Amino acid sequence: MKPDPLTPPDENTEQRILQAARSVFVRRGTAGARMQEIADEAGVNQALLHYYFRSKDRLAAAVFREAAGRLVPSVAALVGGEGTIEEKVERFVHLYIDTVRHSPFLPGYVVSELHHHPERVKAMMSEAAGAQVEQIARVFVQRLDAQLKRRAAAGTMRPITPQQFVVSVMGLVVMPFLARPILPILLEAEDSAFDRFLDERRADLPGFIMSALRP
Amino acid sequence: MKPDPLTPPDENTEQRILQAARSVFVRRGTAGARMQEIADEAGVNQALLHYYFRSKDRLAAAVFREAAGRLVPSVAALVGGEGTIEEKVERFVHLYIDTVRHSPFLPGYVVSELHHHPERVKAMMSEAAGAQVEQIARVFVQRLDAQLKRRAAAGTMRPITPQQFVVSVMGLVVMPFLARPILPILLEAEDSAFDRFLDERRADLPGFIMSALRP
DNA sequence: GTCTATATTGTGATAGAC
DNA sequence: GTCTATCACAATATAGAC
Repeated sequence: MKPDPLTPPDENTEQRILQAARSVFVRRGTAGARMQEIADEAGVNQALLHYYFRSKDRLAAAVFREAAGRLVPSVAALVGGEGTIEEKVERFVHLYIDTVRHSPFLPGYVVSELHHHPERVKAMMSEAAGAQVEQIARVFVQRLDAQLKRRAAAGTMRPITPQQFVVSVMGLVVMPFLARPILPILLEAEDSAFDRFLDERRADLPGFIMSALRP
Repeated sequence: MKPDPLTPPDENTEQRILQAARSVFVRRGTAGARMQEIADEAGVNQALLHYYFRSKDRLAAAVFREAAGRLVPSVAALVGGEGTIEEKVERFVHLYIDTVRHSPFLPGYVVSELHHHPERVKAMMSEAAGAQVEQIARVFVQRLDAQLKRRAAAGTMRPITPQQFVVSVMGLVVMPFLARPILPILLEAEDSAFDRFLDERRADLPGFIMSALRP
């Protein structure tokens, strides 16, 4: 057991840096972020950032990798478990809103990075961990497709491709977070308005989606 | 009539700079854009950028203002003219996809800027041209609300707030463009796949939305 | 209006003491 | 592992000739 340093002993340095990097990169974007600001927020020196992470680019990649992972993974729940489409849609909507609500700036950051650094997507998918992404996605689409086709054949659901389905559900769930900066224009700008908007959406969206799929 | 300069005479310098700035800012974002790259793309010197637009920040603001204006305005068609909700939804979906299709990177850029520079929204709304934005938005929401309430009372539509309605429609329409960098993971990555995806969506989305609103 | 040259500051990265 | 000091160059902005 080492003696406690002067800085709060709750975390080790590398984690503090990573945490600060998350905060700054999400707020400013990769291009707008400054290594100095990250160092300040981590309570360490700028040189330490290069000691732990070789360069700004590597630090940015690490942060983005983790953020993107936190946004998409819940998708597993959409097809992974058993259950009807109805159950999966409700599970996904609730899980997604409940999760992202605590990191409401994550979607804007991820979209921004996807837009300005699309090459990172290819890079991530070429890595060890991401090598299976294409495989996983293929299986995911196939299973969803089968489930949708079965329901369409039974006449209990209108036909839709799994791709259109996924994009629609994602758009419906993510849009409030992406539009947040301009939402006060629509909502009469009170402080708790966004929270109530999310509550309402969490409750209504599953029914909205399933209604859209009725034959 | 002045004599033709050496550079292509089709446009004046200020417009060439603005055009180049659009291209670079949309691609790199405000923080990632370089004045030199804009100058190169405009075929002029970097000093000219400061001659016409005082600073990088002012140039960026001009570009964003215009881009945001091009994205939202079609919304007028959603409530401006006469017609049922059905007609307005179809009109909006078609108009939006047809328009943005030719500038597919605009939504990603606008979302990115909204996220990293939310203060610009307030700045824009304080200007002469934007002074009425709040007023326009209020009328827009009120009219939509009245129309939705009428249909709900008549029992021909499920109840929904105008705010939820707008966010849902926007999310459904914009999502393909925002997700474009990762869409090849879902679509088997052919070159024309995105175009066909948009065609399909343009045709199906109005029905999808109206179905979702059935009682 | 447009250019070249330059001022000035910002910024990622490294060297080397402790 | 952590710090201070500093390098090297990138980037916005301006001065001033033409």
